[in-house]
Amino acid sequence: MKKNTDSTLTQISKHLNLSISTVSRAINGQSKKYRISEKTTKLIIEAAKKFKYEPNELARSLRLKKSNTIGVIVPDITNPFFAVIVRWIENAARLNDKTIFISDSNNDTEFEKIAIKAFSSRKIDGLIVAPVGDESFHLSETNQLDIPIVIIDRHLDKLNLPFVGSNNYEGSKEATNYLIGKGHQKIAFNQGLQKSKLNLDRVRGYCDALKENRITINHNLIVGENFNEQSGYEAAKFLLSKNTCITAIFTASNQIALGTIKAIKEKKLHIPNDISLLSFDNQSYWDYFSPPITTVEQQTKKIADKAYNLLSEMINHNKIVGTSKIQLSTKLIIRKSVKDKVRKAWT
Amino acid sequence: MKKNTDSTLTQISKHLNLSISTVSRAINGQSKKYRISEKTTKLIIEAAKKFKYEPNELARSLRLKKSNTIGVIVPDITNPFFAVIVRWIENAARLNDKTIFISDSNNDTEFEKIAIKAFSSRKIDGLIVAPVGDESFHLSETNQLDIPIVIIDRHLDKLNLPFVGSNNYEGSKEATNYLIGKGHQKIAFNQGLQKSKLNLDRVRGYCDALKENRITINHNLIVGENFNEQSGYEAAKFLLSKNTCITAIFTASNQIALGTIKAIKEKKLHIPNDISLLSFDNQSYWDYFSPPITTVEQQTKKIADKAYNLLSEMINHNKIVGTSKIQLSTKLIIRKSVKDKVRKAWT
DNA sequence: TTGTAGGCGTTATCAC
DNA sequence: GTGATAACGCCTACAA
Repeated sequence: MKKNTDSTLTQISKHLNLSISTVSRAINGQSKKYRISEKTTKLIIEAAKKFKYEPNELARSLRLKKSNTIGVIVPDITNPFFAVIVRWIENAARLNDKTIFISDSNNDTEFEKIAIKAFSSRKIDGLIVAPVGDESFHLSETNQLDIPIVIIDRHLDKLNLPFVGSNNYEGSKEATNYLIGKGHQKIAFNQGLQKSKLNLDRVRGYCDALKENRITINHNLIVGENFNEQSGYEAAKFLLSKNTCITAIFTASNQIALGTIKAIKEKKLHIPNDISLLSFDNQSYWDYFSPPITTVEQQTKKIADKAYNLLSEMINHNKIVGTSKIQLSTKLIIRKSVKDKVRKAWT
Repeated sequence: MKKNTDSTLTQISKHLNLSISTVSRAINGQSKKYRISEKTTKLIIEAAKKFKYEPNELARSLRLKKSNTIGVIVPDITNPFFAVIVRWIENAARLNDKTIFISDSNNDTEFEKIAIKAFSSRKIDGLIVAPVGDESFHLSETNQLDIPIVIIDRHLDKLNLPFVGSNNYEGSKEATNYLIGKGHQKIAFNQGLQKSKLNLDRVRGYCDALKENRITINHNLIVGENFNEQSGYEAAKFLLSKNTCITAIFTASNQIALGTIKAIKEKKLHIPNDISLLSFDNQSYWDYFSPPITTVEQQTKKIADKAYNLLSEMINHNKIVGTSKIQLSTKLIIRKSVKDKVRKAWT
């Protein structure tokens, strides 16, 4: 193993008794431009094939100060919401002959920093980050230094970086209004990472919908610490043990919803007869639950495309493209997890 | 933007009127070894901080012929089975100060080739690949050239590369036996990519279990083309439209199971009363289905750890570590999607 | 205790 | 038409 048969330009040039430059030019398709004879060109191409020549991108990037590579960092690749966005970004990049490399920050700002450093020290051309969300200095710093960044999903207020995400406020408000329209008054909100603007927007949408319908906001009904299943489970469990009056739970993410369903099942309650459920993040599996779960869908493809295009412009034209904040609309996908007419609590 | 404030060793050395080597050595913590005075060292470290020096890993890797970087390629990052493995590999790598970069081949061998090239031309130290599975030459080629590879999940028979995965034959057999034990005789198998060894092993396990129980194998009950939801859906739909006698379906992956459930729902059939379901790949969401789905669990963490360790050894000791084929046992997770006692078909 | 010089594999510039 | 040379930023013998 490790025969280190890596062939290089030097190797080929020696073998053919040509200069490195000539070989390089022929291989890069610049034969016409430099008037390299057809014969020589052919010779070089054949030798390259024979030696299985593959340009060393490290050397290339070092010289060119450009790597044709884009980094994507997400907080949890295990969450299909992010996995799908990543997939769309990759699709966009392929059309462009860019390579994308993915990194998972494991919902940890420290790992996020490390990932950024790993990318930036390898001189990727640009970065798309779905930040963990509780800190942001390292992001603006990276951006100022040299590499362009686009933020997705979780907007960071203090940051003046281009952003693409959903209109969480409106999405949350619409969902809450839908619940209210179905007769629900005692609606709990199982939230995500409290400090994050994304979460605050969703909470605000929920609260405003209540207010506008003259329903008193009960802060004991706003629970949860993070966007994951565990937090969703614990918060829901707490909620169900304390509040025998709620008729619906609105959850701030698919993972939180899974945890919430677990807690509901443990309490031997039935959706939607005993309690209604509505969640952010649409997922194909929601269709197959019994009952299918009503959700707020985000436009993942559009988020990915816009983010990629924004980044491309920044890279190509070396300009800031404004510090655009793009907020895409969400869509309520109505299934069967919300009870039609509510009269009294399940007590 | 793009101030290109990248600081380099040269920059720092000029600023301090020192040679590049000295600066390099101090920054790399070799002050003692080279007897650099404390004063100088301090000066250098401070300057590095002030200039926010970050080594250019491209240059470093080029020079060192080592990048402390490992590439992971999976066919579908959207499938939580792979996402979870990736997550475990990352965890293992972090303990080792290795950076891992992920790439998604989109279930397409061409993209897999491109991803491999992207990694190999950037001189990553090693590669963990969950191959698409219908071709393999490019893999052995890459390995022979220079970079060590470990294959996970889908074993490629012709290939003499180290492999870590599950014992699909036994897992499949155990599951089928469980179904038979519950009284099922007409069991359909909704399979994955037909050519892949992984799939063949699962089919073989299913068939052998039937044989050993003197149940005739009906090849019309073996359907499906691929590991994704779409294929699972179509195959199940076809199955249910033709065969009114089957009492159970065994699916070869979580995605296939989702598609199968969709088809079952469309037919207005009920699990497990009308038809039983059992699937490969355990997922947390299976718990929350109604009824919860019985599955064959693979040891994802163990697969990830073993693969990572194997690769590490290959990288460090530059040896082949045998062409080990590690097959880990699976575990049947019994939930409620298999009917307890079957007497007759649902017709 | 520090400096010099060569080279990792490319590409761009200038020369012939 | 082709070649020599410098440079990208870093590390490491070998000098001093």
